[in-house]
Amino acid sequence: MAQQLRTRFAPSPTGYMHIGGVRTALYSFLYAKKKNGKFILRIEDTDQGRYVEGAVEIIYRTLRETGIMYDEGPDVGGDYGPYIQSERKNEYLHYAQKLVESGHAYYCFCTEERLATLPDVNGARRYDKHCLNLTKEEVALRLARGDKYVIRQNMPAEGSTTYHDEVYGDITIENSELEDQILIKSDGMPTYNFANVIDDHLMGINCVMRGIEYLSSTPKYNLLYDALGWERPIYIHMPPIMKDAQHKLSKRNGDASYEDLLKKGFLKDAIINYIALLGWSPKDDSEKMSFEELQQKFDISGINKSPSIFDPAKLTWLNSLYIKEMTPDAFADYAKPWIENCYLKDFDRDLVCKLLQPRVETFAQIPEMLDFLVDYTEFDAELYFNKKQKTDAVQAKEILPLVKQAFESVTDWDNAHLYQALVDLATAQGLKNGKVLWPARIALTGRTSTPGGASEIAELLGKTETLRRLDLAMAMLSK
RNA sequence: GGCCCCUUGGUCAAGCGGUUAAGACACCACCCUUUCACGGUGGUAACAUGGGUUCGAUUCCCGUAGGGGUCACCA
Repeated sequence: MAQQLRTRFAPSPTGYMHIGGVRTALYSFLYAKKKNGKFILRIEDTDQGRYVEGAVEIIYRTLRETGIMYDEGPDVGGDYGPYIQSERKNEYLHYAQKLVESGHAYYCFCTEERLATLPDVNGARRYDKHCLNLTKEEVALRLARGDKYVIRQNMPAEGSTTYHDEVYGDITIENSELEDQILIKSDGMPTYNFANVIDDHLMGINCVMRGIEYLSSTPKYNLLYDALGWERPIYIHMPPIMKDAQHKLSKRNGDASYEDLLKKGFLKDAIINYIALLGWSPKDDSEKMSFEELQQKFDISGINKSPSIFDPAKLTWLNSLYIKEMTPDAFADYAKPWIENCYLKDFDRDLVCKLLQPRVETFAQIPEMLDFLVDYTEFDAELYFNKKQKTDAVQAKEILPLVKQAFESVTDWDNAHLYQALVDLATAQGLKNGKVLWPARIALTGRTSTPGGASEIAELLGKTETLRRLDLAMAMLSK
């Protein structure tokens, strides 16, 4: 009977959700669900100096709203709590002392000043095991005296450590490369390196998924597992998400956080779908996948080894797909803040949304798509030129008065009637539809690209404004 | 710099010794069309490099180059 798979996501509360973090959480969640296991959330806040107000809530909220729901965690409980590292402080020292007793760790009283005198090899200083030589009595004496101390891991001087990573294969590191890292800091708190191992074991985590930056420090953790007589977990390291070939996605530029993507008008489902695809691919080549499909199709064998560059264009494409399948109400609701910015008091919101929904790729495009509604000023007559419709300013000047007449005689001011009026005009004149429709739309908007055709725009503008703009447009042409 | 990892089109990404080297995004062309968008069809475009191993290497091994990571009382 195989034991139940338990994965975890262990972010430190930084105040925002990094996209890479969301992906790590997503994969950990998906893998656990796939194997009928549990997904645990643990907050890693051992660095007291980095406390950020409200940061923990951001983590809870993001995970909840994306559907990456954890079975155990600080705000949902579980049998292995507490799930906040700073609340587990008492656990760590005990295990560190155990390691000291077995010779796998030792007390170190070295001052910052002494550490600074250690040889600097290309910017890196390596601890020299100086305090390893202290006698038991000396240590006891200094401890009793209240000297500041840290506890360091005693790395083997020789040999090598190998482990298997599910993505990268066997990784071997020479023990001589491993530094005697600090386990317990002088403030009594454990370092991440130590807390992480203790917590994972105590919480029954048997599968660790995390970023590749931990690939080469994992042997240190394994040595800890071994020294404590604990079973090592399965490791799954993941490649980074890059901004470009040489830079990781960073919190600067607002291109790394989940919240920023939301602000840029991307839907959560599109974001999740997209990042699932960054570094992983399903066997069947699916691109657009619902959260349920993701759970069905996820498999660690599909995880890629090489870094992937975040491509806003592809996210945008996926986003447009998700927007198209929203209900009109949901769309209107979601688009509201962006439409609000356009001061559209006078225009029919439902109609605006109807025109927008099939064309919008990200909500942030809305203000620009609608600016013709409030910004109608002098525009270049060149806009009337269209190669395919064979239209230009001269031709527009002739047809526009007729367009106005046609509009004036329309009884019901809606798209169907307006369109019919324009088509009838074209027919009467023996012209192709485009010859009427193109100049009409240009005259009404002063834009070559609009969220709708001439009659749709006219319907939206209303009769008064439509006729007013037509007059203005004709006046511009007469100049 | 030491150590670890990575390297298929502009991007994501299949491939796991023999393929006309998939697919998606982007781009271009055409069709559809009331502009735009959608949709449809087609197209441009890739195995970093040098050696091996092999009847045969994108695929396995070694080197080189390029890139990333790591070497904290940060996580």
